[in-house]
Amino acid sequence: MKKRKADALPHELRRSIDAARQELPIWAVRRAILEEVATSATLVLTGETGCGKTTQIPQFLLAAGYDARGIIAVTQPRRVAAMSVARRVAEEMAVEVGSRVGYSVRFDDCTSQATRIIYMTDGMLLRAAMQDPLLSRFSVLVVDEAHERSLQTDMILSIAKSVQAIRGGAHAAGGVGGAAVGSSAGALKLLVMSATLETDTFCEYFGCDRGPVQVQGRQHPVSLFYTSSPQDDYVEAAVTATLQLHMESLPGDILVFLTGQEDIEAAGHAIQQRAAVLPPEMDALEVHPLYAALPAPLQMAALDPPPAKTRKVILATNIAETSLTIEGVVYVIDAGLVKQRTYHPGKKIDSLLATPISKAAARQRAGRAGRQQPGECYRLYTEQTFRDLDATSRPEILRTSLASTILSLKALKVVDVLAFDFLSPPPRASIIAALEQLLALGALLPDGAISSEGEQMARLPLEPSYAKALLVAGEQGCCEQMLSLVAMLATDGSLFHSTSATRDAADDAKRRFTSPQGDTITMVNVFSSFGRKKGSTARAWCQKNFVNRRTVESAIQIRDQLRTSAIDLGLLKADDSFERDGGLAKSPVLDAAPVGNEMGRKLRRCLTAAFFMQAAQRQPNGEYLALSSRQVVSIHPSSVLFHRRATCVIFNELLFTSRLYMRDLTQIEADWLVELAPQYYASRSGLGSPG
DNA sequence: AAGATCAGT
Repeated sequence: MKKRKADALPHELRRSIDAARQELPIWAVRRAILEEVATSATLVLTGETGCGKTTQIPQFLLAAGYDARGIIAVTQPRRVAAMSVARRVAEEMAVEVGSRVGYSVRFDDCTSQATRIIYMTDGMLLRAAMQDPLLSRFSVLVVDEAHERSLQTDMILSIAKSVQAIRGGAHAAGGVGGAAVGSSAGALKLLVMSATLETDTFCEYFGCDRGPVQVQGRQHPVSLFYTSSPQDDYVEAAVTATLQLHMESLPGDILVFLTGQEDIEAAGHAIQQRAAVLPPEMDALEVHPLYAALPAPLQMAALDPPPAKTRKVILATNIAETSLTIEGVVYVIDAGLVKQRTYHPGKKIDSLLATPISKAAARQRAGRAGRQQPGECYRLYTEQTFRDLDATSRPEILRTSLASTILSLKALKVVDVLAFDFLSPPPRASIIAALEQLLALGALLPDGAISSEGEQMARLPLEPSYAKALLVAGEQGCCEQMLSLVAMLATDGSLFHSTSATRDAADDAKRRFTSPQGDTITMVNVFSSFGRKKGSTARAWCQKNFVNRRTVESAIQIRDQLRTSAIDLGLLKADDSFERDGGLAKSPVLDAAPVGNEMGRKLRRCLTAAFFMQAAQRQPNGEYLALSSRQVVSIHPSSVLFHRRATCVIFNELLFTSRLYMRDLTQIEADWLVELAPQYYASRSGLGSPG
C-alpha cells in the first residue's frame, strides 16, 4: 500500500489540521487522561458531543507509546462510525487508512501488519475474542458510546473486566478462559467512554476509586418547550406544531421524531395537505420520511439540502437520534416515544410496542437542533412527564433473547453463565430459556458444557437455530440452498418494501414468487431469481418486483461469508468456483428456477430439525396451537400460507401486535417432529391431543 | 384479513 508521509503535506495544511485538533476541548485534559491511564487499569471518561474524544484519545495513546506491547483497539456500536472515524484520524495523521490507522467491520477489513490503531465494531471485537479469549493482540481497549448499552458493548465490557483480572496476574473466578491462565501479553488498559453523566454503573462495575474524567462538549444551546397538557394524538400534535413553526419561525429545517412508518406516512400526508393551502408568498415546505426500511435513495434524499426558499421537514424514527445526522436542522419536535422490542422469556414471545423514551434519549433528540447554531426543541409532552421519564433506556441485554449470547459465553469457556459477572444481570428466566434451547438443539451437553456441535454453531455468525439448520443441511446435502435460505432470514424484515400507496401492486409482485411450501422457500425463490444481477439491471428488477435491493444485496454478502465458514467447518467442499475466484468462496450462480418439490421437502425437513421448538398445529376449530408453549397463535396475513390451511407449520418468530402472530412460516408434516426431534416430542402423547 | 423501532457478527 502506498503511504503518504506527514511531511508530504503542504506545511500550511499540516499546521491548520494541528491547530484545529488542539482547539478541541479534549486537549485541555490530555495530560490528566494520560496520567490516569498510566496509573490505573480502567478509566471512565464522559465527553459530550463534539469534544473530540473519539478521534483524539487514540492518537494521544499512540503518541505516548501504548502501541509498543499491542494494538490500540477502539470499538463503536455502528459500522459507519468505525469507518468514518478511522478515515478522519488517518487524514489527521496524514497516513492512508489501513496503514497505521485502520478499521475492521463485517465484510470490510481495512487493516495491515502496520496497523496500530484499529477502529472496529464491538461485534467484531466479540468475534476476535472467540479466536483469542485474552485479547492478547491488544494493549489498550477503548470502548466508545458505552452509554448506549448495546448488547455487544455490554458483553465486551464484561469480557474486558475478566481479561484484566487474568492478564493483570490475578485469577478471575468464573471468568473467560476457564481456569487461571498466565499471560505474557501484559495488562489490558481499558477506557470506557460515554456521552452522559450516568457513569456510576461503569465506575462501580470496574471499581474505579476516582470518579470519571469529564470533558465539556461543543454544542449550541437548545431552548426547550413543553406542552401545557398531555397530548393523546401525538401525530396530530406533531402536524400542528410543524405547520405553526413553519409559519412563525425563522429559516431552518425541522426534524420530527415519531415512532414508525405508519405514523410517518400519516403525518406526511396531513402536513402536505395543509401546506398546500398556505399563502403562495410563503416559503415552500418539503416533507421527507426517514426510517431504516426506506430504500437507500430515499434516505439520501432526506439528507440533501433543500432548494432555495424551501424549508425541509424530516419525519424520522429514532434512526435520526444517533445513526444519521442531518445538516441544517434548527428545530426538533419530539413525540417522546420509541418503538421498542421486548422479549418475554416465559412465553417466548417478542413484543414491539411504542414506549416512552428516557431522559437521556430526550436530551439526545433535543441536541439534534443545536449542531450548527442555537436551536429549539418542542416536546409534545408536559414538563412533568419529562421529569417522570426513566433516566436512561433499559439496556438491551435485559430485553432480548439470549440464546446467541449464552452460546458465545459457553464458547469462551464460561462454565456457570448464571453466575457470570454481567454489567446488568439479565432476568434469570432469560438465561434459563436460552440454556434450555441450546440443550434441545444439541449445542450443550446434558452437564451444560458446550458440545462439539455447539462449538461449530458458535463459529457461525447466526442465531443458534439458523446455525443448526445449516449444520443439518450440510449432512443432508442441501447446504447451498440452505445458505440462501438462512442468509435471507438473517437480513430480517423488509424484503418487499411498499407504502400505503403501492401496497396492492407490491402484494401482486410478491405472489409471483410464492411457494405453497412456505415463506422460507419463497425467500429462496426471490434470492435465486435475483441471481447476481448488478447495476441498472438489478435496480430495474427490484423496482418492478417491489424488492428492497439493499436487503437482497446484503443477503448475497451474508451468504458469501457463511459459505466460507461452511467450507471451514467441513459442511461443504471447496469446489471449482472456489478455485476460480482465487481463494474467495463466492456463491455459485444458483438455478434460477423455483425450488422444486423434492428439494423443498429436504429443506423443510432440515428446518424442522432446527425449529422444532417453534411448531404449531391446526386444531379442528381452525385455530393454531403452538406445540411447546400451548398458546393460541395466528398466521400473519402477509404469509404465503395465510389462506392455505396447512395442518402443521414451523415459524421463526412470534410477535405480539394486535394478536399473537407467527411470521416466516414453513409448511411441514407433523410426523417429522417426532422423527427429527424425538428427544423433544417422543414423550408427548401424540401431537394431535395436547396433554 | 394486517402491517417491521434500531443496531451487529
